[in-house]
Amino acid sequence: MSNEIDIGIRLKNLRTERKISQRQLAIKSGISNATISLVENNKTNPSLGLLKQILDVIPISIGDFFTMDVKQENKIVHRADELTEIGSGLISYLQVGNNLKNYKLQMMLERYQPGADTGKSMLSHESEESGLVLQGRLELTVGDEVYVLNKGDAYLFNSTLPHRFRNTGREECVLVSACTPPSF
Amino acid sequence: MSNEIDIGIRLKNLRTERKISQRQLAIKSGISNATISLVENNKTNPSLGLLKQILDVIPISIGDFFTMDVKQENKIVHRADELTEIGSGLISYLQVGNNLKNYKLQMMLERYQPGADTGKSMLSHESEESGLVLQGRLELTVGDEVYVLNKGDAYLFNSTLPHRFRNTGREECVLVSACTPPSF
DNA sequence: ATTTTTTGTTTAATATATTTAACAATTTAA
DNA sequence: TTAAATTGTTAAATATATTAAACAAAAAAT
Repeated sequence: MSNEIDIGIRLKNLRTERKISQRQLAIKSGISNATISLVENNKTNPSLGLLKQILDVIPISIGDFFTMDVKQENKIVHRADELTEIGSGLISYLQVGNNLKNYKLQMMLERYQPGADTGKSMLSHESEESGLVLQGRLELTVGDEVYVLNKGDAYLFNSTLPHRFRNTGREECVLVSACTPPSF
Repeated sequence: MSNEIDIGIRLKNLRTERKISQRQLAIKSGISNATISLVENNKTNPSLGLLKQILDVIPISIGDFFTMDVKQENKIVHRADELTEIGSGLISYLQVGNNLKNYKLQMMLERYQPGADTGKSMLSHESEESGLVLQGRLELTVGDEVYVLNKGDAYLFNSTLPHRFRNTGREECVLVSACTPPSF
């Protein structure tokens, strides 16, 4: 279903800039409007031929489509259901905003299912990060120190230190985190 | 089936440059070797997610993949079954070589089924072209002149003149043609 | 106000991509 | 020279993308 390519936003931007509706684009490209809706919402994994058919009426090449800059994020308030999922598996990272290229701050709502683990050899990135636990139990390892955080507890450290998160509890662990600059 | 994107060659070049087999690439990317074979031969219309999975192990971005230059054609002898089909419908154009960007000469084996027609309003392109009929009957229109060519007959004209080819006979018409510079 | 269009989304039906498994051809091992 | 492994391709089975049709919400028209 949802792959990691933000093709939906790219297409939607191109289309709305041109002020045409999904249906108009559908007719011109010979593709159903349903498909265009699915593509724009990243609810399908379109084939290249399909994408090319659409982009041909914009017109823009596939290469340019993927190398072009995504329109600067200018939304200020992001509703609960508009956060961007960038996690997978047992870990959910709901990020505030889609495209953080021009931001220095990355804010996320993180959910760790019981047993979830960010991995043994945490690679260190050039950032600072902080978080505050809202629910459940979180085990944080930084360097050789191991901490256990419960509801209300918070952390703050320099991400160049090797680190790792684990949910060692039995219920889902929820926290809000921040990172600067964005790490991924 | 066959779309107009030459993604097969691009992928095959990348893979063979790295000296890995289809199966090795398949395992690394988590995709079946059959699919990689189909993609390389343009016998499928892959989804973006699939393509990304493959390119991630190269690694190369989708944007770069489509904007990169296709490796210069360096093959000298092209076997009969290696010619590139660039025609469709009732007309088959088997071109010598895949990527002619750096060549001035385009050589083709053309086959016109009975009734085949290149179209009424032939657009003129800045080339010279010549051909020699091997089999069947070919009607050639250049400007207002109409010619009928049979086996052994040949033509040569400047493509800026509006022109058109038709097979007015009952059997397949086969010819070898040349064009400089390549017209498409 | 109340139709009538137009908008974007969703579900079941259909078309097609992708996989699994087999194949023949070539290379490597012994 | 034969056996074993590796190559790329293909056909049938399966998974998934795409479409057609219906839907509700918003905008335009009367």
